[in-house]
Amino acid sequence: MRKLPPLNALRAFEAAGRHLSFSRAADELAVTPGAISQQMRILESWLGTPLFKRDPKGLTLTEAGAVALPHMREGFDRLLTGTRLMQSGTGPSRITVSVAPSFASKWLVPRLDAFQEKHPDVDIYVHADMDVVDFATADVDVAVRFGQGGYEDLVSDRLMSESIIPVCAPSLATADTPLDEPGDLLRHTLIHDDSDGVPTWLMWLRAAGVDCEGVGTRGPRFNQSSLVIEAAVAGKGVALAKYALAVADLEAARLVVPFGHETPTDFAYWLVYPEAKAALPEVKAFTSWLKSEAHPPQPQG
Amino acid sequence: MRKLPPLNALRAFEAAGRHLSFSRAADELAVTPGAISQQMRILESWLGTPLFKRDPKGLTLTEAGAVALPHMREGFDRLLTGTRLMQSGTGPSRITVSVAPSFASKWLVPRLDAFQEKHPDVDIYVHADMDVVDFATADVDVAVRFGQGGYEDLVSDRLMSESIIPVCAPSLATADTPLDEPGDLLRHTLIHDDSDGVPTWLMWLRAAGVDCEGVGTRGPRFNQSSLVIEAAVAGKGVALAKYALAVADLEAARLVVPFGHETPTDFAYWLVYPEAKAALPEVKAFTSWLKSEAHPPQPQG
DNA sequence: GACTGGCCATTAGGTTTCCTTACAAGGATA
DNA sequence: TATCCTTGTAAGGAAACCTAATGGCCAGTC
Repeated sequence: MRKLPPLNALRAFEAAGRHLSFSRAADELAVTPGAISQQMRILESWLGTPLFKRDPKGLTLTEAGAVALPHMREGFDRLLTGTRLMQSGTGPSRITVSVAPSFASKWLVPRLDAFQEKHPDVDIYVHADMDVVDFATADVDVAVRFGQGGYEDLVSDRLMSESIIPVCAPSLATADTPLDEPGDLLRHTLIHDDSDGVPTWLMWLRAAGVDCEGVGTRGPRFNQSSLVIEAAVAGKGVALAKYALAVADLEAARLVVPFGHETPTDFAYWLVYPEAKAALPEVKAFTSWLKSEAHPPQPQG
Repeated sequence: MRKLPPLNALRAFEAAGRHLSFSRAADELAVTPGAISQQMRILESWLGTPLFKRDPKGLTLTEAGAVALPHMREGFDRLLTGTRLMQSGTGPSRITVSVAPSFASKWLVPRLDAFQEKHPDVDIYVHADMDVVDFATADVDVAVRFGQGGYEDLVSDRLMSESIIPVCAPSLATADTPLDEPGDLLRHTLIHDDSDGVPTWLMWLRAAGVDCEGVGTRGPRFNQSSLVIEAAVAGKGVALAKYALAVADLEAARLVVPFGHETPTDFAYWLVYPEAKAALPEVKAFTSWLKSEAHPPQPQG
């Protein structure tokens, strides 16, 4: 027979195992830690096996618990999807998207209007965070990740490649300080991007054959690509920008490419989401829209 | 937030939707129909959407219910798998296998000893039924199906092909009534197999160029291949047998092939099971053993 | 056409489950 | 050592859940 333990106990286990903490699980489920403790005692005695090792240092899963946890997660994920499917049609639906702040401000947000227009019934929550979201713990439906692919246990679609290109404000180059060749960079302020996937100016200059001893590291530094681009727009110097993030400012002529070409990178933008979410209509709508934005069917000249 | 309706209500919905009957769902969950009715009312009001159409003729799912049901099934399946994983190690485990009766008696059961020897901790329940088992309703872990593949929503592995061959008891051919060529069949009793995937004697005789007007349909008929083979073993006549089912009796010299060759069929034996079951150690053990039995690594001469 | 059986809906009432409160014990940190 | 944080336990109360009983509806059947 389909014999399941008390379902609330399973849900408590899933939360406790995920957080490795009864207290945080209790928070998530809006009950007291004692309730979780009792549920775990019930579940463990129902099973006849301990699920947690209560070390003084903290909670760890036993082998039985560790093996089962992913299946519980997956199971509750499916139930959640089923529930949301039942609800769709009754009121507006919502989708939570996790992206890096730079990608949000420079790529996603400027396009969201188009999505809203196409799907007025779907609300988008943009969850912009520097940390890579963990689908197991966060309440996120889909994410865009910048990296080299290979995301386990997730559906992943390659959205677009990224390449690197020097950019600056149109007004930056003057008769006194031109920007006609890489060597001219030595007489300009360089803006540095410390985020992942961007080569340093030092590397770029060396590859361009410019002797930059003691010069290539000077200038303002940012840990977010969007700040780098905005600094460049503001005329603060020349930046090595991610093309996909800078393209809007380039098209609007707020930025220009003084010389050089795009340098391709190994990194790309990936659209990822858990398998269990794939069936939600709002996820379908968003992902297909996102892919069509990333691969425009008719590239404009 | 991960907001789920009362879990027992979801489980009741899953059962009621699967059976399309509150009463049968109540049976399955060992409660009264009234309890199911209440749970459904609670769930529907929680969602704000009806899930069933209560027609006088019977229960049907609304669109919302129909769309969500498979996800609920899948979800509870995963929870069940997780639960069984937690339990493994505590006491013997069990696996339920659904097969056709003929396959059970002529192929699977004779080999089960070997499995038991290899995995003494796993009990096998053989569920032999002429009807194709529905994983959605039956409590079955894996099944072997005879057909042409294309089983939806299931993991399916091709076990082995099937071919057809004439067989009879070694003593059947005598000096008076020899069995040296197809034409000799006209002076023998023909045993007919009405089960799927077996050509009729009429078709076989015609293909062999034997004029069999009014002869090809005489003789005993069985709806199960194992009965056909046993009738042949008992010397009741010549049968068109499924090779995979007859091979043991051929090797034991209880049957012989008077003439002719195997005729390949479009049908094969497929090992199928729901994705959610794939992680269970007993399922892994059984499926890999079954595959190794079906494709012997070192065919013996 | 009334009878019967099967099905679902509804209500009231009781039982079980579940949660909270409160306290205890055990590190970790300062 | 004192405080904070954790988990574990017990007792009481709240909430969820189930049963039992009843009624309506339809489909057979006599």
